[in-house]
Amino acid sequence: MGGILVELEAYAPDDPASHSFNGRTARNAAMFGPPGTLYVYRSYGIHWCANVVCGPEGVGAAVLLRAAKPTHGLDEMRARRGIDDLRRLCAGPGCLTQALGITGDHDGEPLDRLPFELRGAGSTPAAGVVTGPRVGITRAADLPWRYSLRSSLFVSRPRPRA
DNA sequence: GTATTGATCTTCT
DNA sequence: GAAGATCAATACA
Repeated sequence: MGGILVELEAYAPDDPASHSFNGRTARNAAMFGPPGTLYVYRSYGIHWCANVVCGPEGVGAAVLLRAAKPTHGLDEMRARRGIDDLRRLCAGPGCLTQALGITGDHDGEPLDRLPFELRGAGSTPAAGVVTGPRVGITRAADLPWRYSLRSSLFVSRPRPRA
């Protein structure tokens, strides 16, 4: 199963909102791995959230996967999520991981080999990307490090207007 | 349609 | 002992 990522958030090592801000711990160890590593953590004790390490190894920079447009394995994802609405299937970090079947077991796994496959969208126009404040954080909330496709109906939080 | 609240666990104070 | 990169159900306009 899979989809087109339509919403992301950036987290840097010198960013107070980032898990890597206070240094390496048992939980965020994967965040300091080589680029392309999957970093999975438990959120609010209930959900799993997936990140892709994107900085050099040992730095602690990653991108949070927030939402996607489902394209493959729809029935499988619907079964896992328990809902039919395509728009909400992957609308949010916790939803996305649940739909894709990502759990803490995948923490630290490389994304450049099976069972994962990560590809560039290729034709996505830069003009279609809109930035804004990140969601659900209290520190450094003013940084416009949330990136989403403007025209997509599949983004999570506030419905970006037009 | 928007606003509010419960569920539930890991980490840090 | 409190807070947190959340979701979904319930309450209200």
